[in-house]
Amino acid sequence: MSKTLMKAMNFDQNKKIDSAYQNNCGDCELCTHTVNRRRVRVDSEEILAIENIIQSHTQAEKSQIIYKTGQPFTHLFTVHSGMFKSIHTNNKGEERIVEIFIPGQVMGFDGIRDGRYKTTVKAIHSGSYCIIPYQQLNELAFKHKAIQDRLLKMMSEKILQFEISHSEFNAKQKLVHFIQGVSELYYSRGFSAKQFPFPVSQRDLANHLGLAEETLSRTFAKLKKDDVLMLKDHQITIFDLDALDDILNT
Amino acid sequence: MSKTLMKAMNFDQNKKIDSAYQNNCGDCELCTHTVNRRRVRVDSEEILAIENIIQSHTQAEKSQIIYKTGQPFTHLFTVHSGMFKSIHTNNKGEERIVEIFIPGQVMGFDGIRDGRYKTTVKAIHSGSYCIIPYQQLNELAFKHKAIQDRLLKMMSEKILQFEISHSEFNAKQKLVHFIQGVSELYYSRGFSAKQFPFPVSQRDLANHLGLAEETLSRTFAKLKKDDVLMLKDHQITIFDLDALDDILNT
DNA sequence: CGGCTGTTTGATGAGTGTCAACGAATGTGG
DNA sequence: CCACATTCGTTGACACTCATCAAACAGCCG
Repeated sequence: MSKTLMKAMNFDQNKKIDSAYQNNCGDCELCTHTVNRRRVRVDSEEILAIENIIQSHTQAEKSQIIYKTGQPFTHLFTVHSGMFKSIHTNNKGEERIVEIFIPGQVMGFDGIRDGRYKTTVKAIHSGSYCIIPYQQLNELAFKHKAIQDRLLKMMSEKILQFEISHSEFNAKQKLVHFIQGVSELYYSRGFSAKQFPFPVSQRDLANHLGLAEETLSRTFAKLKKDDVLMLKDHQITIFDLDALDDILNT
Repeated sequence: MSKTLMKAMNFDQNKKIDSAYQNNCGDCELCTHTVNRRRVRVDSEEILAIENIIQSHTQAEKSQIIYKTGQPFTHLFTVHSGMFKSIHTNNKGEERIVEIFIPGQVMGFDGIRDGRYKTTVKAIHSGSYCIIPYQQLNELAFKHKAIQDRLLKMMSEKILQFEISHSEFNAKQKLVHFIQGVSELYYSRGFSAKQFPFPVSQRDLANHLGLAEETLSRTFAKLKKDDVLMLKDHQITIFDLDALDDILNT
């Protein structure tokens, strides 16, 4: 691992990468919901049954593929540490990064519909993830209402996110909206909303946001010049959280 | 109802509006899935239990609101005839048409996550819809695995649709992609893929696609000039289905 | 040190939003 | 059923954002 990335991950003498920006078991989307912008555990004994079927903390190297488009859908995955990306390939062969995942998030929902993954998921940098056999989860959901509800609510949440992100945005707003979303996610899990690791390359981010690499670079430059936020050494620093809202409401 | 709209709805001496482009009970997304581009009934006795909790065929006048942002989430709805639109209002107060629904589709999934609808749904023109009490459906899903699976698969399908629609498109491709989607939906339900009612105003469609009204108008004009498709009297006619793919793959 | 890969900067043009005006279609009230 | 008002769609001129192309620069790796 490079020095800058270590720094990005908040690596120092006291904190190891995996203990800093990681997700504790029981704190992922499966077992928590958002109350007042914070993730809190769902108050249900049954839901802990999930822990028994999860295979925890599998390591992934940079660019390692977790699952591929077309493969039989067998598992859901949660991010334990690091960041992952899901990629959709259209019939022109162009790749589009559909989602970028941080610790605690669940990956693989698009495979449920017909039993095949419809995207490819890769590790952005080295990280770790948990493996959830879907069939077992599905059976648990049929035994425990709380789990069934959690599953349905997670998917409903994802649908809502997509609905909202369809809004009209210019380049600056697209970027700010994305950063704000990640900031909220980190905050909801007890990390700083103003500073967090960001190992995503600008190429990937530009692709995800539907912008040219050059436009994204220029947009970052403007936001830094205006003292709104900064990307340095694979770490985002937000100087002015309120300014983010202002930009989105212009 | 206006004369042109009657025509659009295929209204003549022999066919009533409601019998032409309507959805038969048991043929909506809840009870069918897609096999070879066609909707077929899910082979399961239990799933018919849904019919017992559905309240069928409620009339809706043009612009009638089915549910509103912020209201407690109590029901899902399926379109029986006509078209409906879901609207999301951002914090600038701007309205964005998130989805446009045709007969057989289910509305209201975004309310599951926290018990409140997050969008507003309105009838585009007069139509009819069915009402499904969510709590009862939820309990049925807990009793019958087939129903639980159907629910999860429907939501997975919707997630996939959003993921894919995030692709990079120019104005022409946005329009063609949308029309192709509607065409597929009609086809999958046994109607013509080449000609179907289209009561959506260009203002609404432009809003939905994230285009200016003028750009949409010019795009329709180009597609007509190139003998690809035509919008007339609230009816879409596709001259060349293959051309749609060509446009999307350019 | 040299070769990648990722990022930045500048110049240019295509696509699309905006403004303005008009025409067509639809709805309303007398 | 007609006259008017209103909404909806079309067309042209123009401005602006952003993609594209080209090239240089910076960081990282062997």
